[in-house]
Amino acid sequence: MIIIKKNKDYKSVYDCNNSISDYNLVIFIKKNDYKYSRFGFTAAKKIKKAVDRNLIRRRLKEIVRQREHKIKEGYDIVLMARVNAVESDYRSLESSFVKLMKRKNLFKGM
RNA sequence: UGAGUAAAUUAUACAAUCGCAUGCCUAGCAUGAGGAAAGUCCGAGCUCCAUAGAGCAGGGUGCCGGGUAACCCCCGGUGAGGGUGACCUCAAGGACAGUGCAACAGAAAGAAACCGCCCCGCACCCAAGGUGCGAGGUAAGGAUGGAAAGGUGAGGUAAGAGCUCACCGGCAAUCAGGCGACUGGUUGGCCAUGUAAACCCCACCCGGAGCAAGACCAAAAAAGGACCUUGGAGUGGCUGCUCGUCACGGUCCAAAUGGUAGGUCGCUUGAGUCUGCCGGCAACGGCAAACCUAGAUAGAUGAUUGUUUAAUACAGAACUCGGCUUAUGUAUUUACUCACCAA
RNA sequence: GCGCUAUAGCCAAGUGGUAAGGCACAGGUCUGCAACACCUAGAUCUCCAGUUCGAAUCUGGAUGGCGCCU
Repeated sequence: MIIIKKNKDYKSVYDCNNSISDYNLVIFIKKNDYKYSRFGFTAAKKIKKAVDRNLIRRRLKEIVRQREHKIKEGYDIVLMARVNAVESDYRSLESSFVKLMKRKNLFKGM
């Protein structure tokens, strides 16, 4: 799994204006020129506690890791946690992610 | 049995699979967040600024003794306050060095006569006596206030008053005990409020910035002209001012007013942890032996399943330590106090 | 890592003794009805302790908000 590191890259993904959201998550998507997809995980300071931010980021990483082979190549994908994600458990985050990715048609063979 | 006081332990266990970070004898092993990692409220190490300097200003600490690298910390005492008690709390030097403040109320807020009380003189009323005016004495009583000039009781007096006496409180001298804060006794005179977390006085302490400190490697950028100045001035660093010191020549014109921002070190062996013995009431110290226990750089700990009564609260390392403060679940232990009951 | 700040809905003054003022809002007077003007009302001075006779003010702690260094 390749993780987006530069602030500039995050900015360029946000500026693409291609996003989709639900109660837990916002997903930003941009096509890149590589033969692989890159992922970014963010939890803003709006979520006050450091423990909660870390936990959500780790859960999102785990969700992506388990489905990495199913996702189409050539995209920059940023997962942003909303404030409501604090109260959500792993299962609901997982279902949110799957639902949103399906809607954007980013899974292989669908 | 009930109520309470003080202290201590415990903190996502164990197993399996997948995944992440670091290390290595490199392909599978080992290790992998906290008691507060937090707040940044104190104190240090470390780095750079001068080998960290002088004076003033400014800030901090403030009963005594001890501990410590150091401390607004800790331990043990003293005094004061609270609690029936176990025990708990306290920024606790100085108000005869000086200055200020004490609103409102009250006669008066530092030395006071408003009412009252008492005596004397004069006038009036029929007398005892009363009323009015004048001159004094008086801090016992009243009213105000947080505070009214030591408190309570007795004697004393025209009425009163430390005026006298007893006890208590305070002050001074002296003796004894204690390293000391202070405690106890004796004697004396009879005493001018509170506030210093108001200015201040006294004693002691304090240079500044902070790992985004700082060091190294690689890459990029740096070009010109004119005038002034030679030992004084200016700019910048050293919190403020004065000195001192270090670095840089300065001003104007023209051009530009942007880009890059990667790697290595600092970075974890340290006032370290743990066990035993010794010293000390204790904080803590000494000796011996064993151990190595996160080190990332967009930032590593998550997911699933099983077991047990349960796996839950507060909460996530970012240079490192010693404290303080604040947040917090469950279960348990020890010592002690009070009340009631029974023997 | 280092700082600043909190007073009514908003902007705010306040050097220990009754918490000024303006805007807004509400009620009243005025008017045929409004506006203007005038009068009135509205405060846990962010919270918890301490010092003091007395605290928005002084001291300690907590909470919220904002800023700076790359």
